[in-house]
Amino acid sequence: MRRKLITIRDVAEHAGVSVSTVSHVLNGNDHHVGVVKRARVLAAVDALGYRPNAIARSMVKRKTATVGLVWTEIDNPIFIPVIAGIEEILRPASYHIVLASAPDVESEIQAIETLRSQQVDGFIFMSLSICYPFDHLIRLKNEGVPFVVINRCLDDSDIPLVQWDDRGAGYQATQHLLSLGHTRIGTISGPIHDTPPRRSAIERHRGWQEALQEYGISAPPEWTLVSDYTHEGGYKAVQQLLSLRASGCELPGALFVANDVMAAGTLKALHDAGLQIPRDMSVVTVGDSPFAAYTIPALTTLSLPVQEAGREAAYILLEWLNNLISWKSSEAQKITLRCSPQIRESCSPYHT
Amino acid sequence: MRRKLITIRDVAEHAGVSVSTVSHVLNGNDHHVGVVKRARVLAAVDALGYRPNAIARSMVKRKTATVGLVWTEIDNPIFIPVIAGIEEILRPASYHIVLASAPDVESEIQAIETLRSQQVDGFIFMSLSICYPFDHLIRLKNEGVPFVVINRCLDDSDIPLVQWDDRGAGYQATQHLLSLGHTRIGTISGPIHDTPPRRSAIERHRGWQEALQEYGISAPPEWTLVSDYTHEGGYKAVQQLLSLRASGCELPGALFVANDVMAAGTLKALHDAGLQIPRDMSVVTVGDSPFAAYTIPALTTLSLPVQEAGREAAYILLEWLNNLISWKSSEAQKITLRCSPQIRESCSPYHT
DNA sequence: TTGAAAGCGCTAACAC
DNA sequence: GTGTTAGCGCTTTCAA
Repeated sequence: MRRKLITIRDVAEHAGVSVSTVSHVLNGNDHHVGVVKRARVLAAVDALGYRPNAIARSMVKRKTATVGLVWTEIDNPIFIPVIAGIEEILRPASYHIVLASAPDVESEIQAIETLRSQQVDGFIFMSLSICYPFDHLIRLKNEGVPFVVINRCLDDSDIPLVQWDDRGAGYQATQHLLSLGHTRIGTISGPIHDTPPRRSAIERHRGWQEALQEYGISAPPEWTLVSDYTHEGGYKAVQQLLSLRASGCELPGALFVANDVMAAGTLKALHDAGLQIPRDMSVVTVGDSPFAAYTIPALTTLSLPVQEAGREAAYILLEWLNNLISWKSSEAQKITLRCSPQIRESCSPYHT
Repeated sequence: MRRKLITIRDVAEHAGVSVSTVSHVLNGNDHHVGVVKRARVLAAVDALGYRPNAIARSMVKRKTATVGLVWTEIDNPIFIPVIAGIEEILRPASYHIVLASAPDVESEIQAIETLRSQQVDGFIFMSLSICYPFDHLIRLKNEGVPFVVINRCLDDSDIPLVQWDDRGAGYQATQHLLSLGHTRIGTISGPIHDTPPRRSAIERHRGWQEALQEYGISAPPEWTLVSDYTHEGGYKAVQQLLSLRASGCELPGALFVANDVMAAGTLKALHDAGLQIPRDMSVVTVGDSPFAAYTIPALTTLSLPVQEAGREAAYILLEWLNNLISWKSSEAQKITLRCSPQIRESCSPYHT
């Protein structure tokens, strides 16, 4: 339905003033405007139900007060708190969020292109730490477009990045096991061999390795199961692990599972196989999704500062948009947020 | 960084043609344009790296190819698949999504106002079936703005609505229990007494009631626990239920839990109390979140057509935007999507 | 087949 | 203080 728009000119006419006066009043430049006319303008705005056209304004100001949010893996619930964090910062600053999901680099490039033609003022890219090629981001940078990236590997390129400390998470988780006296510690890792690689999976795995190494402990290769971050993957990995028994191999007494979703699958598989957790197997993981406190047993885990990552990213971008920082300024910020341990029920001290 | 924009005029100049010719070529109205000039324009576009300014285009076309997505309860992961469904339809049609979270009616009204000034072409509202007042939606309708609502109570107002069949879900879930021979069936309901009310909680509860009634079975009031859709709520409700034992009351042999999140809490509480599921208590629920197949035991549940709801809503809105339907057309579509049962492990036949 | 020019609704010089 | 006016980058009559 094509409704007739009420324009600033209508308001001006109705108030018996000029458009620029209306504009001044509406934009708070009213130190130059007389009280009488000011009131008349406001009254007219009210009477007419005038709604300023942000498009027209963007047109002349060459700013849209909009940031593009490009995410890979739209189906991952972890992005909900990230978005919440972003909104928390961006909304009070009157910025809007335009969403674009981009399952791969091709569509990401496409999305950027479209959002740029939409004149967004900046971007936030978020992914599950997938190591996509990022030439297009470098190009974007060189064109002076403000953006920040959440959770993705960017090598040592000078691009602002917010991520959480995956290596530390793996390390702390494993160390927790070690501190309980465990020495036979296996792992169900995330997709560490994927192409493109997943930084988080690789880093968490490395954290596990480093912790073991530091304690002078080694684990046989059969105790490393490579999986895929899914419930089912966790479940199957355990089945595979347990099949070691048949071949006479010893089982680990504890497991570092690279994320909480797999850990839920792990718990299930262990239970289905008749094992008791943590009596027969301690399980520690990374990621503290809401369900993690309600699995059986409740998961001991490292919680990821997900919402905080959203906030930080938004905050950095905002500084950009307010011209407080820019690509010119010394170097891009890299923020690595620490994970914090949640001790619950899935680990017990080592016992013979 | 203020970069010089490349405009259509630059392209025209570079190609030695007029702006209108460039415009024609770019918009596919090139049946009137000579082959030579056409090629020259395209070459110039390429050479200059010209990116049409969508804002300027919106300005004159008075359309933005953007829809506003307003959601209450931004923190609910269920919206991820809804968004995925919406994107699935809207993206191929070249529509963008602008996000606005609005935790209450006030901010919803505010969000609408802002998005309208941004000239979005239409809206999708989604909520967890909360019965907010909706005068502002009626007003929006009367102004001819296209929109559709997901999962919210709108009484019999003539507004297009997509929802899932909550009553049927409660009914089917309970019926499953009945068909297994259960007669002592309690329920942990969602927030049925909230203000504003939650339609889904009320409807699912009613479904439970209707099923019992139909089978001529009644449940004592102590077997109805009112909770809040959270893990913790489910957990505490069970504790309360079990405290009945102390007062010498009989326990139900089966439980209809109104959502899967509470059901996870339920399972946990039952387990912590030393009960075996489903041997000591059958549990059936609604909502088939990814974790539901990996609880211990796996949840028998009714899965909600969440992504489909997103698709349907987007589809209806798209018809609006394409002028295939409008507020003028006979009446608004109401779509109620059926839920489908997932039989897993948490229910067993009745036994004495 | 092509081009000139009039806006779309608004802001911001710049006059007065 | 207030008003006039020239654009912002684009589409679209309307003439040529």
